[in-house]
Amino acid sequence: MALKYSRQRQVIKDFLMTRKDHPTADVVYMNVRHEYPNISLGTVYRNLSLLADLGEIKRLRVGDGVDHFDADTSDHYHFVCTECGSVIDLMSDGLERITETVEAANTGFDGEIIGHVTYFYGVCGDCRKKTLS
Amino acid sequence: MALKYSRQRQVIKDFLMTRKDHPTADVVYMNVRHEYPNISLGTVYRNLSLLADLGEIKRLRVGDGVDHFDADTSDHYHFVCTECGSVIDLMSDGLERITETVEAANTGFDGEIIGHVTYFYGVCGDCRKKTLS
DNA sequence: TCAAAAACAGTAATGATTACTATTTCTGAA
DNA sequence: TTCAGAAATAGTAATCATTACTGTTTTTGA
Repeated sequence: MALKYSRQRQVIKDFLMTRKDHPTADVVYMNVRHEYPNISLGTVYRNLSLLADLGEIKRLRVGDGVDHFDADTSDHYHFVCTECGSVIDLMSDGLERITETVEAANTGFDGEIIGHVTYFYGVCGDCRKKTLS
Repeated sequence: MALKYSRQRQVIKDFLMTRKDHPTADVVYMNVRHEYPNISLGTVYRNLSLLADLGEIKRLRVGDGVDHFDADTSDHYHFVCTECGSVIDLMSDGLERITETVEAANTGFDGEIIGHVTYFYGVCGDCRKKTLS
């Protein structure tokens, strides 16, 4: 009896699937409380980590010191706005060979490269517009 | 009178330049204390941040929740061992066009991509050897 | 030499995350 | 259906990296 059903975990995952903006644990907590008023913040953290370990969601670390979560587990990259901190999906493919490229170039490296983490940063469309005022 | 000389800052930078293993603030603190016994941890943090802002060193965020620092400011990538956490330089070039590739592929994206962060992960040579025992 | 700005040491505060504990909820077998 | 043990929870305390604060010391240009 390894994993048991829990209503809280279901609600957390359901909420995450409605969002495409990669919320943090705290944002998940705030929102899930609306329909599950006495859920605990610890429960949100535990289940987000569990879901990430199960591969049902992805944990994003984009350098702002806070973990973001993404229910879209397909291979894609993210853009982080340095002004407002928003995390946006990038559509680009053509980067799926990054790891292979590095492995080929590092013939002297004796470790085993399993994968890579990449995110892009800059100014998002909304913040660019605000700068013009 | 914007920036003043400080012995502590010099010692911190000198120490960092002797290392190629990307130490954390705490490791810098522990080592610098040997020759500067009553330096403060806050001073180490403040100066590492200042040096990073000045572009004299680089701050590395490799997803382990702790900032690492690198006195080598040349463009290069890093490998993080998932077993022991060590951070190792990768020699590979051929990746300097990552950002351009993404920009070209994201014609619909209205933000401005300034740069990217990439690090590789896997098992380092030392940890691979240990696994064989 | 000297005064203002900058930096410091030491300590307190912050903020995200994890750990702990007594209670509640699941679930498979009787 | 009942029930016991495992898993999960709510609530709270603890952890850990980092930043903020404050009175003192250093640096530096006039």
